[in-house]
Amino acid sequence: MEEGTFGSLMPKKVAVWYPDSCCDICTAPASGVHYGVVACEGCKAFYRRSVTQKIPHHCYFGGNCVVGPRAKGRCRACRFQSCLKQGMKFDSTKMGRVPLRKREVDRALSSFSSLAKAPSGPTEKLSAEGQPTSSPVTSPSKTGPGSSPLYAMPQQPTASQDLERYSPRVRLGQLVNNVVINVPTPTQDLHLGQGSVEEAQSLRRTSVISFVAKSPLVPAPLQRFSPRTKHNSCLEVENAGFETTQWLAQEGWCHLDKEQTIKTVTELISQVHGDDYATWDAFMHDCILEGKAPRQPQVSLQVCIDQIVNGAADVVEKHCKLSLGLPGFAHFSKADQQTMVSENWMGAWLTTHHKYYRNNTAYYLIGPLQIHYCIYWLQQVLEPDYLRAVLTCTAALNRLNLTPLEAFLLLAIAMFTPGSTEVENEAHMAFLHSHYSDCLISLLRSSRRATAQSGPDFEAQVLGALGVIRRFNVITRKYVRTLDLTTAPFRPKEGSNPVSIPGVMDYYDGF
Amino acid sequence: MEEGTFGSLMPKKVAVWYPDSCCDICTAPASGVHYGVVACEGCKAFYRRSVTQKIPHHCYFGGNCVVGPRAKGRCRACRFQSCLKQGMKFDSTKMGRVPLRKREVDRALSSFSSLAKAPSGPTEKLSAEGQPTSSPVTSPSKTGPGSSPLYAMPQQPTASQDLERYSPRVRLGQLVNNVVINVPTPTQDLHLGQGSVEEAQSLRRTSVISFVAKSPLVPAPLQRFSPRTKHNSCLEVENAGFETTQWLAQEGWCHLDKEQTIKTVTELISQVHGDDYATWDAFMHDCILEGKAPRQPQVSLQVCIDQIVNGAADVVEKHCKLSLGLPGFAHFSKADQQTMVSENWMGAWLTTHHKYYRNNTAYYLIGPLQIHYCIYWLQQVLEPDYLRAVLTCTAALNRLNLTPLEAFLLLAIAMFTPGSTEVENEAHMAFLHSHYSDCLISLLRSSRRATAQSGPDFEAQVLGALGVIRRFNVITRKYVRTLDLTTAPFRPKEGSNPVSIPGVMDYYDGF
DNA sequence: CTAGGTCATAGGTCAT
DNA sequence: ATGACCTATGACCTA
Ligand SMILES: [Zn+2]
Ligand SMILES: [Zn+2]
Ligand SMILES: [Zn+2]
Ligand SMILES: [Zn+2]
Repeated sequence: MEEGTFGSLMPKKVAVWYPDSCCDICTAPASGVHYGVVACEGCKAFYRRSVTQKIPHHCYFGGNCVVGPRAKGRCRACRFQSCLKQGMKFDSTKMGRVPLRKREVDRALSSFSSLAKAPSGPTEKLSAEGQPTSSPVTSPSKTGPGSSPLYAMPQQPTASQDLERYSPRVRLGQLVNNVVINVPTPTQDLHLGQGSVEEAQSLRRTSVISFVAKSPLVPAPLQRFSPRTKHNSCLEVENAGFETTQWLAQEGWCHLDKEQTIKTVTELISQVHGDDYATWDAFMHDCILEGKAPRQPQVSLQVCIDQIVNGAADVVEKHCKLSLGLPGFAHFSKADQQTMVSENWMGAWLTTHHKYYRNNTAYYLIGPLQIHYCIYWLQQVLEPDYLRAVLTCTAALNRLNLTPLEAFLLLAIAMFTPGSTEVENEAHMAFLHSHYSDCLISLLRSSRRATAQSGPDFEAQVLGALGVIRRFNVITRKYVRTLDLTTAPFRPKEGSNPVSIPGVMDYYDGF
Repeated sequence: MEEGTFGSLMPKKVAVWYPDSCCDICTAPASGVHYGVVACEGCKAFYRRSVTQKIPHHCYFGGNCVVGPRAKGRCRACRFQSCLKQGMKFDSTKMGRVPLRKREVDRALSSFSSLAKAPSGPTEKLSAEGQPTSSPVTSPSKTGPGSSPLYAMPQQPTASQDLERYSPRVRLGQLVNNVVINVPTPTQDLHLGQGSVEEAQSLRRTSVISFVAKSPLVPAPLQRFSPRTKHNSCLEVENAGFETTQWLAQEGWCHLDKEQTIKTVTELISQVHGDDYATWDAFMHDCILEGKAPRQPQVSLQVCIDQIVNGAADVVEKHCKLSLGLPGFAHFSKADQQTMVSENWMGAWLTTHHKYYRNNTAYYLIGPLQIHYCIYWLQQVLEPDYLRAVLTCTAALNRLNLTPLEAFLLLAIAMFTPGSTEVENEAHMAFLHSHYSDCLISLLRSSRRATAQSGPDFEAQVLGALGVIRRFNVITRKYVRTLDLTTAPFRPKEGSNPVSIPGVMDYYDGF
């Protein structure tokens, strides 16, 4: 009672906590042994609700989510699985009060477990305790005959019986706080949600237009591309008016040095994509090499769709920025620039993203939520054929193990391939095509000397990848244009007006 | 403000409301404690949206807009500022019911917060409490360096004046005899506590003004940064951050050593508050542990009131002394010093007195009569809501069992919290904030190692107490300002001219 | 001691 | 964009 001072005189503690022990499920401070497991109050209540109300959960992310102490955006399915894995038993009365509704619960459980137990022994560990583990898309009619509806919805059923129903429906903007960014950097702050990461996210929220409008353009070009000026300035008119032959003949007018171009492009990639690449690299490293399961917010399908659409805008934005910085690009007329940017953005997507498709799964993070589209989501969102195309093309590129610089030079070559796009200044396009080809070849020969992947054969493979990029670009753009993005999986719309992905057109026409 | 006015237009029955409480932000009927503040559904949702979506708000009217219950035409920026000012805090990890301890503090603070809000009414609702309302660079009347009275009182009531009117009176003459300022910074040319007594006293006669006048002024930061307002203009943010780091990087400019600071503050507390603490400790020990009934002089209620008012002067005086001795404080400009001292004295009161509230009674002794305000007197003098708030806040702090040193470091952190007070040299404030935070944390870790109250959780609790101090300070000062101190219990005056208690300004204005 | 229940508060929804 | 209403959560209570 001494306690030094008068600390013990204050009102007694209301709850008994065990600060030394932490929840076996979520690592929060435990409050005792519940249902046979050292658990916190939250997990205890969660387990009780899940069982008594027969709330079905489903994991959208492969079933290996981390169940941490952070309450928001925690995967409910994996939390419940963790409860079971740790050995929670609903009907096991260790101490304390005898469950009042034991009989009722027993009846429900027995009817269900007989159903669940029937197929096989070991695998149904997951389906113990009356917890449906099947895909939530399964209709309630699947429940066994002759018993009360095991999958009865606790609330009034709405039209959506699919996964939106079981995950909080979130609007795009509202979700930001739910983000559990799984950026594997271990330097996560333990305190408030105001971090530089979120700042960066908020920056990403700036629209494509304003971003590009504000961003300083190319470091080098003689002539700036200004999206605000609707009309051609004198300079631009003059440039556009050049005869193609004259153009090429102009000595030093557009003289490009290989070394300088390589240097510029390297810098450009770092500026435009550096952050993403760093984040994604680390993320992929953690997932694949460290075996860490990404922690993901529970989002509805609608949110995912929104994210994808907005992610496309992000791709376009970065593609614009990078193209504008390519040495020589500024010499195109404005119309040509517009055409080339808008007709190549899916090729740019493949260039930037292919490296992060491994093991049939994507390892990049999209949008302000930094959503990780694992294979589950990809299947939900994309048509099987298209998904197969994506996986095939990315795998083909991955076999080359291109560096980002090489990949972007390849993209430039694809962009500037004569005939691939209808532009005014075809001569300049041809010139750039050969220039960037020179750059790539000389890069391959200098940097990959005596490597396993080098030599004429390898160079041929790389140039073959050119075709992959171009075809992927053409096909995908044609495909995307027809999609109905309001429902998933995305399917071609019935004939009529194509969906407009915010981006290119806004970028050029927006004002 | 009549409640019945807007209360009548909503006869519709709503779910669960707390008709007695109104939103601390917009005075609409509240629906509970949200994010730590008694708030309505609207403000709750507004705050959540603002934080999670990082919606930038801009005030176009100077930042002092009235945030009323009417939704139309309400300034979003000022509404959000009000949310922050009332202490809303977004915890991205927690969900569910809020622990009772925190809840009761929130409720208590809110109740007399609204109390203080009511009578202030139409004139200046959101005066200079927290947020920068105007550019501090342009206030020549405040910092006029050439004028003979250094801190001439403004003749007309301005925002800067209302503080001085409601702060207790401190006469410099009384102060001089007691001052033993131990200026810690070696750059000071004052060594008041060191020389002979007479010498020191004669030096003290130079008064605080000259002391402050001599204190080195920091070179005004090139550009102020506002830590609160995050516009989406990345340029501004970048500049601000750069400016800050530049400032902080100034080598040797205001280099503070943690060990030295802790030592200095310890000494300072002992000098300023040592006698009081010894007396009060003994008194409390006798009363509580020995069971002795405190001897209580028989005084009239009027005497008690006078004692309390004068006691407040004592609080301010000691707060001044202590602040001036804090390492780093002298580097503020005089105007900043003045502002910070005058805007934090109730927080200082809580810091110094909380330990002596036990068992719903105060155990400190006030004034020359050493009056002990037992619960009876407290009830006589203070309004129930305010008393409850005092008891709740003191209890919250007492749970931490802070040592005086820890408590004063906490006070310093609260004082130096960027954005809490409008000062010119925000960079220095931020620097001191981090410095004193470092001091406190390292103190907690070294001295409380392996104690029951230690570890990250405890550190978080301590930092949480920061909010209690800050909010108690803000709200109480606002409340006290409206009181009619001529009769007991003290109640807010009816609209008329508020009581004038000259105080801090006198302290600086002196002779 | 804990099972089971309660309910205040978190975040999400959707008509306005 | 707003806010009345909704569900999920978990701290606390009672037996
Ligand atoms: Zn848990
Ligand atoms: Zn999961
Ligand atoms: Zn409100
Ligand atoms: Zn305003």
